[in-house]
Amino acid sequence: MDTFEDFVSRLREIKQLGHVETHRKGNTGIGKTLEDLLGIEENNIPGPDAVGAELKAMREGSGSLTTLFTKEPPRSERPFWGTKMVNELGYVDDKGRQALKVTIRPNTPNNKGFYLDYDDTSVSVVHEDVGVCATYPLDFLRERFEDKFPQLVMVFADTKRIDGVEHFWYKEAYHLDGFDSDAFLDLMRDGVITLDLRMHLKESGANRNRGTAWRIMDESRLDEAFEDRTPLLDDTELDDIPVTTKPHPVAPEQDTLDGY
DNA sequence: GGTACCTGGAA
DNA sequence: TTTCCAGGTAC
Repeated sequence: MDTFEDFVSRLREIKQLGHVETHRKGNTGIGKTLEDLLGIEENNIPGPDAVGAELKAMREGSGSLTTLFTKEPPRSERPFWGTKMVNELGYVDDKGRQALKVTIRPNTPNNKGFYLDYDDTSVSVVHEDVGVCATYPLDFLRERFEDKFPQLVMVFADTKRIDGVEHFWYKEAYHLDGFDSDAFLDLMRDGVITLDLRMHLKESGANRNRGTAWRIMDESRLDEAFEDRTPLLDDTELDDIPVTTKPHPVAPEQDTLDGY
């Protein structure tokens, strides 16, 4: 898969597969399965996934936020962060763990007292009782955006369960190009892009942090941060694939996709 | 073994 | 809309 055209060709082949059994149970199966079908090795590289584009897979109709990337604040800018913050500002979750999993928006405190406070050069995570917990320089975030999102491909899948196992039909895809980091920062200030804390303490007392995540509430607003949006799978002939596909074997390996 | 990333959700 | 949450890996 050396070119973007190859990449789009693969997406079309994957669409023609119809519903594919998930390669991993749970929320993240949709992304893991798509990456497997595309032949992308799982990674935690903070950069574009394939042919210079960041790839996002989403379930159709999910009203949840879309994670753009995770990033901890600079170590030097964390007066009240990590284990201390979870212990003192968190709660006990249903599994009996001390946890702090919250979405934080500008100006208005959430039910745990957190809000974001922007100024000209930075954005701070503020708690109404303890004050500034951490600060991100805006240039620091801008660099993350620019590194990760030279281009973005969003893939939407229909999802259904067959005998209790989730299956995905990757049927829509859009290519966003021409990233504008200033527009991105405007989306942040407007509260369209928010920040999630996703921490809890393990039995050892260590902080299990899935990553402090910058997320967008309505991914269609991403158009404001990219010059161009192009549908990649708008071939209407493909829409004739019945939703109730006959069972097909476990998703083919990458190198067998060429035969489709 | 802990930290910081990746991949994504539901009620 | 807000509150709260998931399975993974590199180093």
